[in-house]
Amino acid sequence: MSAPARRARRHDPGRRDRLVDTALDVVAEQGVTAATHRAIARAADVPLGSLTYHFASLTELLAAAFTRHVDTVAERFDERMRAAPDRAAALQALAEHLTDDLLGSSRDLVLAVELYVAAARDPALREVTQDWMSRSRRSLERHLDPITAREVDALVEGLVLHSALSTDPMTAAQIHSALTRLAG
Amino acid sequence: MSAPARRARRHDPGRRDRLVDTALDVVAEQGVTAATHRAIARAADVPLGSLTYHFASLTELLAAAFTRHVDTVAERFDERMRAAPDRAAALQALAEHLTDDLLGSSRDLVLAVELYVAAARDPALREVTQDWMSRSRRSLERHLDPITAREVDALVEGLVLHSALSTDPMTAAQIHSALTRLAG
DNA sequence: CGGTCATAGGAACAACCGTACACAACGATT
DNA sequence: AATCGTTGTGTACGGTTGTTCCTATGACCG
Repeated sequence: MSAPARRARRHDPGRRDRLVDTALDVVAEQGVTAATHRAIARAADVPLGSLTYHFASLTELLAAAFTRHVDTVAERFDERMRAAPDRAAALQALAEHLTDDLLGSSRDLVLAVELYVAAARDPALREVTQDWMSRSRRSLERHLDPITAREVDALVEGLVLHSALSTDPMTAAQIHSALTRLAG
Repeated sequence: MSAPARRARRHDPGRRDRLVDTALDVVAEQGVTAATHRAIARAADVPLGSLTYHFASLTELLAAAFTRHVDTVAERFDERMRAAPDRAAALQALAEHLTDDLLGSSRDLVLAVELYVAAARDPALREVTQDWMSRSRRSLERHLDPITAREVDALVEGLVLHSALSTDPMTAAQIHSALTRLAG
């Protein structure tokens, strides 16, 4: 009998960080309702007690995970907006951001919807969505007036949800056409 | 000691219907994650076993509830579209439908988002959202070309989600302006 | 009027959950 | 080397869940 995958991992610095990443993976792969202490612990290969040691509650862990995700996506998007020289280029970049980053990778699409789900239920997570929406709008306002930015933001949100729930998602061309029609 | 709310309700025809309505109430008031067998049974004042007798699973009950709700909202909306004489009137009616029926009544707004949530998690419920989206689009196509109808549909979905999660929702005027800008 | 069967009722079960907590093991500081 | 405080671990608890199952009831039909 060989030892069953001995885990001799006392002193694991950066475990907290790794737990946040693993939590995000579990949410992306199995949905936020399946993201339990035990599921995350299993995925990260750490004992159950480790989660409550590093995070006061499950909500706190999920909030940290979603915050990290929103940070990276928002930063990536703002980079695109900063790089765009004018309004037309910004719309083009937005369309690319949507098709590449959101609709292209099913992971980011799933995470976006799961965040909606989690936020609808948990007030603590609603802060994260608020932050996400305001950052997204601020990025758009680099090239659009505030009113248009808000409308575009809503349209984008609808496109994401639409893509997640519909069987035949819109094509990149259709998305670009819709955006220019609204804000072109 | 008075009898503790005696329940002498043997033979209760239409109970199945009443359960569907009650389930919808529970979802609207406490969210879909709180819509458990026990919560619905308590709200309908029926024993727990009655739920599994009338519905093979909780999902089946929720699907019936959401289907009923979608039916009434879709019918109400199509009525508005049928009544509109031209495209401009249709957009106006759509804006009114949004502000009155969806954003005005918090109940319908909550139910819409809860349906998104439930559908994101449960494939069986995704059929209901598909049905909802296709009916909504068909109503729009009474006055809009298919492409525009689809874009408007996505925008509407985004506006709903936006209103549900944001702290300062858009006004009726802003909504109407966004719609005419996209489809006017 | 008696039998039958769909409906009503309530208790029980097994699975799972978040969290608490007591204890073990280590690093750093004396 | 002894101590102390931080970090890691495993188990247990109390509660909730969906679902099953057995029994009781009463409306309908012959």
